[in-house]
Amino acid sequence: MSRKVSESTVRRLSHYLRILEVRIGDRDATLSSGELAAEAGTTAAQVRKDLSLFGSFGKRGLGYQVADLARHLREILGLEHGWRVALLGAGRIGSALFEYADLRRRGFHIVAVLDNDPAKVGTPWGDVVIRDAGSLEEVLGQEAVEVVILAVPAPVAQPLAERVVAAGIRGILNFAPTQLRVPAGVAVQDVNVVTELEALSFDLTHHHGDGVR
Amino acid sequence: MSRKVSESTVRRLSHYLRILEVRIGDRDATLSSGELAAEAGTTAAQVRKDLSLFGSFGKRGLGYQVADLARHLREILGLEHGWRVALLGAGRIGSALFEYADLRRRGFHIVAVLDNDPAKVGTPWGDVVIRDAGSLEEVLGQEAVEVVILAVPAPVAQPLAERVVAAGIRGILNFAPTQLRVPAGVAVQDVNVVTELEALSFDLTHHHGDGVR
DNA sequence: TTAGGTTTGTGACGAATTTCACAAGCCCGG
DNA sequence: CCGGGCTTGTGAAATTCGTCACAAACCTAA
Repeated sequence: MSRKVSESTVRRLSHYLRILEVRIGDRDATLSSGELAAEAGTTAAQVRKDLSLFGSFGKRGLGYQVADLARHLREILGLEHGWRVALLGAGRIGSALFEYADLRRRGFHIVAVLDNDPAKVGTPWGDVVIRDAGSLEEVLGQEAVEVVILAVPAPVAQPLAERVVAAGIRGILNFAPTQLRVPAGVAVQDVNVVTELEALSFDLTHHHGDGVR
Repeated sequence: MSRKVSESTVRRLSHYLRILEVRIGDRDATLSSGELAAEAGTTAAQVRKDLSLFGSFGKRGLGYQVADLARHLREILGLEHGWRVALLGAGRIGSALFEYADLRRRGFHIVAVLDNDPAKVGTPWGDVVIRDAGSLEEVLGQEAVEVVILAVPAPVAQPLAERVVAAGIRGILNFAPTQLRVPAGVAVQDVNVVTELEALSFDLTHHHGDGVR
């Protein structure tokens, strides 16, 4: 199961899952690739192609069973696992993320929050207490952290990332507007609001009106 | 200048610009496509291809002049313009965005904040006052808003988007985990942290270790 | 049991994007 | 003023990604 799967396919799988979970109330409801495609803003063929990379989850003539396909998608995306996440940076972004209930709901558990501001260290956030960035390695080990969210100012991001990687973490969600240098084997995903806005700006200035999505 | 430019190209252009702006101190420094590519995590050919879609900005044998190329990129992305932005939703995400100085620095000016919580309406945020969501159309007009940031709960997003579009807005940055339906001619960019984390989760479970970026 | 109406899974095709390779152009030193 | 050493800009090749079209499969109804 080590085929090459494109970034876009993974993004779509996540999207399919979100749609399925809305409908998961209807226990044994089924959904055709066409219906799923319509909701996701893509085509039926695309949906089937994406899924076919991982197996056959539907029944010909009938479609996909909602709960069943959702379970498969969660497994494909590695969500059954339940990830232990550390949040680095207790500023505005960190705070927003911490409050964002969907993360936990989707299996990403924030088990530690760190910051380098002495005024914040010791403050309880929900069921965790903000700890000092100095004890990073210790906390990552104690809490068996697997994924780190970097929500710190740009200049701090690279050195922090290096410590995180040295501590054995192999997945980083990066909110700092910096190109992180990490060794092979470490996965990085960037979230950059400015880039998204600039893409919007480009579309608007060039009248690439988008179409229904 | 109405060629078809891919989403990925636009994203890379934004990335190039961010790199250039770090180096803009050195007034007449030059940069080769290779150096820019190394910093951006792509290839020299890719950089040149991206730029060539819009013109010839370099000098053979020498490279690109930093300040000059940055200016061209800002123009291509439509950033000279200075966009007037309204923030819909004064929750955690809205607050984080409002504080995020890079937005203004890059030419996105938040000229209005709205929320439907009576407890928040009237509160001053910096130089603006939170206004009631009911007066959306009025505010968008008064403030000559061109782009809207949707930072509201998922169930509210679609109806709000419809009002926004009806009011003549053609660009939406959407933080709600919902597939917005908008008419052709309206550009939407989605920001979805859960999807990013799920992509990370996929990479980790399938050992698609990433490589240096 | 069989026929009819659907929908999947997938090979083949086509489009789009990235990589390759090189001629053209520019600077600098002598 | 001229030649050598780089680097751009860009057609062409290669690769990746999305679309099409259809046989195989399944359910239902009679």
